[in-house]
Amino acid sequence: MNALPKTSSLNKCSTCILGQFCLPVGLSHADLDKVDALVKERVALKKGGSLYRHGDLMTSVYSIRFGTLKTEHGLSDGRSQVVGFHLPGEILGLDAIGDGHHQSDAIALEDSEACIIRFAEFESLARQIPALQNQFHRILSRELTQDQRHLLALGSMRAEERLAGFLLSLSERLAARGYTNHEFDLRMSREEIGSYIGIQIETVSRLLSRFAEAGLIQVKQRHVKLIDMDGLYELAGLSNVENRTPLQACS
Amino acid sequence: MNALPKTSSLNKCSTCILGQFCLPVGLSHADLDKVDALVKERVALKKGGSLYRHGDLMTSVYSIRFGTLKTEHGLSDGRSQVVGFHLPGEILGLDAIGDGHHQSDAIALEDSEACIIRFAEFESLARQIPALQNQFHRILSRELTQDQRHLLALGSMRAEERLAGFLLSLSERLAARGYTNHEFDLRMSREEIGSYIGIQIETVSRLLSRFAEAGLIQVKQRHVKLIDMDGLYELAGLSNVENRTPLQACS
DNA sequence: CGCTTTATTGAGAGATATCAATACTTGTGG
DNA sequence: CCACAAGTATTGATATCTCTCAATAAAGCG
Repeated sequence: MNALPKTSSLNKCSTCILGQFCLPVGLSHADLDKVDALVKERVALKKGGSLYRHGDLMTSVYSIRFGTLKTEHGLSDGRSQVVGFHLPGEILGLDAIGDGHHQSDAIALEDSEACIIRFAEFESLARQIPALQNQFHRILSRELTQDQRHLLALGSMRAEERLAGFLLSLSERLAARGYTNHEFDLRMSREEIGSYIGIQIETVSRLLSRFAEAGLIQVKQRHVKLIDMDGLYELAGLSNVENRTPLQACS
Repeated sequence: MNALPKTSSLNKCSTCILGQFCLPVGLSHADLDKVDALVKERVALKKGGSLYRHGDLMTSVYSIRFGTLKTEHGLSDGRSQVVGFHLPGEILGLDAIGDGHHQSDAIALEDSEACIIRFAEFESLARQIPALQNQFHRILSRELTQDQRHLLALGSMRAEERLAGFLLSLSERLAARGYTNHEFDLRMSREEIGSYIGIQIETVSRLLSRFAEAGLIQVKQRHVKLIDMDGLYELAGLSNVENRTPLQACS
């Protein structure tokens, strides 16, 4: 199930609504044209298709135009973990710059499309356009911050906190892209959620049921409605209110 | 306990043995001079002193000249987690580029010194020197990869595997800097180790004792001797040769 | 419509946390 | 130089959270 490269002259960065999340932030019209000239190719991915695989030679990084992807790291014994879910406007493949090979598998959770950014050419352009260079550094840096927040969750939080935090973080990211922030469809399976936040699929399922019983959310399959956002924030340890009685286990 | 800025004209990047881990990789003599001109100031830190604190305005990033630091993220309820231990030659403060403020606390685990890299000036220089620009991107990218490996450990591995992995990773990083790879002094407490790998201090202590009983290591306080490296690699789930040396190029 | 995958729920097991007591180290001031 | 205090580390007993195993149910897909 491989990617199918195709060219489109219609879809330019200069007209893309995702600009605010992507590379062209704060660029002049002239500079935007140069980025348009660089990012000519796109890749269409079917659900389940891979944008790149661990070990692949890296020549480009990618910006998601539409769809959702996961990135996944594998262990030699077969275990693997989802390390990120990626929404439109986000840049993928940045962890491959270090040694020129992709470090993870990037897999589409639904039919998706990504812009191809030839990296050598991009670096050249970034040397000419300070605002582009700086935006790229900021994107890399935010990626670091996000991974470190995730580390904090996996290392210091309980399952219930991690799941609440996951739902809220997803909600915030969708809201930033103009979707409703309290109701959305999960593009990932319970297993992928569990892998991402470091708990088993059964625990994810149980906790979602518990959240629903407590009136925090409504779940119907992969459709989620956040009812009590404040309660979720408290549960996730992200509110000013210090102590909140943990949810009781129900049978 | 604040940092004490001081200037030194003696210690230049061009003569620094850490160049191979730091920014000046693959630079010509002339370009190296430009980096020397940029990195003029240094900061001396006493044990326990902070290089920066969460929320501080970011004007510079830092390269460790000697010593060891930890970076730490805090939760609003007081919990906190060590997200990184940092050795000479490593760049600190990269996660602050995103929004211009430091996202973590950077604290010296022993008396240390860091080079101050004014970031705006650095970006300007990086636009002039392609090799410098590329090296900076690689450093950022490797940082991402390392955090993602750490995520994998925290999300998918058991305590014993995480601790073995921690010891081996530290050993490899020390070896790369010319120290013996099988015997070293830990600069961090059991608590800091536990925080970093997401387990409690008592569990760290117990596991170290177990490793010692099993003949894998010898521990006397913070002095550690790795006896059975193969056994440790196996315990860490990294017994495959391909995974053993993260520094090598992927095939 | 049946088959495969995905999700839910329960019961029991296991790993790690928590609580508690003790020992060891390090630094400080007399 | 010693003694005391504060911090750090070890070890044991118990509690608890999450995993594992197992059975069933629901949904997606050909």
